[in-house]
Amino acid sequence: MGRAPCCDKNNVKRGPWSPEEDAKLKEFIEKYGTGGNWIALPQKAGLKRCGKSCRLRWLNYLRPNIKHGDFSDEEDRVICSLYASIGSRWSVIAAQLTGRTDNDIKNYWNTKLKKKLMGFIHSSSNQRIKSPNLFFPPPTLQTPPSSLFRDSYLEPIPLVQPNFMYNNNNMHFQLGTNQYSYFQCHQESLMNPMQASCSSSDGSCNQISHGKEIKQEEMGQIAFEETQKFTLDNYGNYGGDDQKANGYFGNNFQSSQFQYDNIEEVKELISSSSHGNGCNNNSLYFFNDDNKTNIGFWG
DNA sequence: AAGTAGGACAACCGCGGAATC
DNA sequence: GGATTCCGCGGTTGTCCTACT
Repeated sequence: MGRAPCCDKNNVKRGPWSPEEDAKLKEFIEKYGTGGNWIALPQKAGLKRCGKSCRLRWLNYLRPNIKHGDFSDEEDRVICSLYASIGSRWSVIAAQLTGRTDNDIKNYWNTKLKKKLMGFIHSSSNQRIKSPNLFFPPPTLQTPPSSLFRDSYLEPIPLVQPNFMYNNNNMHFQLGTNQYSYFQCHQESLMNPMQASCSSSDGSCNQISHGKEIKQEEMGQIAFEETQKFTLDNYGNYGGDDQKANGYFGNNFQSSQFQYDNIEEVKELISSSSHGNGCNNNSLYFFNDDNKTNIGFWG
C-alpha cells in the first residue's frame, strides 16, 4: 500500500551542497530530466541526498536562467503590489518575475523589502516622509494592517491588508472601510513618495504633498475590518463602506469585474496584463471576495 | 585584534493537497 | 475508500560574512 519511503534520513547528506554535488545533479538533470520523480533521482544521479533536497537545489540554484543578486525597482514594485494583493504566496509572485525563485523573493522580502516599508511607516508616524525609495508608502498607517508588519507590533494582527493601487500617474492607497486616502504619483518618479501628492474621499488633503507634513489625527481614525472580503466597484465608489481595492494596475476608472477561482487564471492574467511596469497602460486590479481572487479591468 | 551583533542567503522542516496503491 | 507517500509550498533555522564596538 502506498509508495516506497522517500529516503533513509539517516543515510543522506545534509547541509550545504558541494560544487561536485551541484555538477552531478546538474549534469544528470540536463541529460535525463527529473523523470517526474525526485525521490528516485538522487540514487540514479549518484547523490547521497534526499530527493527533496535535490529538488530544492535544482529549483533555487542550478536551474537555467536563475537570476541572483539585486532586485530592480521594477521587481520591487511587482513584489509589493502582489504581496498587497495575494499575500505571501511566493510561488505566485515568483511566477511573475522571470528568473526569480520563490525562495529568493521570500528572502528578499524578509530581509530587505519589508524593512524598507517598515522604515517608511516609521517615518510616516513621525509625520514626515523621509524615504525616497519606497514603492507604495502607506502614509496613514499607525497600526499595522497585515502580517506584513507583524514583527514590529504586539497587538493582535488584523486580518485585513492595506490596499495599494497603481496606475500611470497615481498611486492609491486605502485602509479600512471608512477612511482612505491616495497619492498621486508623478510619472517621472514612479512610486517615489517624495514627489507624491495627496487626496482623499472628501476632497481634503491632509496626508502628504511632496514630502510635507501628514496630519496625525487622521491616522488615528483608520479602522480595520476583521475580514479579508474585499470588494470594489469602481473608482467613483471608492470611499464607500466595505469597498476596498487590493491593488491594481491601470490608468482610468471605468471598471468591470471578473471572478476567478483558479489561481492559474489569475497568474495568466497578471502576466498578460501587468508585465513588468505597474505604471503601464494596462488596466488591472486585484481583490478578494468570498475567498475568490477577483480581477478587475478598467477600460 | 578579538568579540559580538546583525544581515543575507541557502537549506531544512512540516503541512496540505494530490497521487498512488 | 482508506492508507500511505509524493510534491510543492511557506515558514523557519543555520551558517557565513561583514560591520561595528
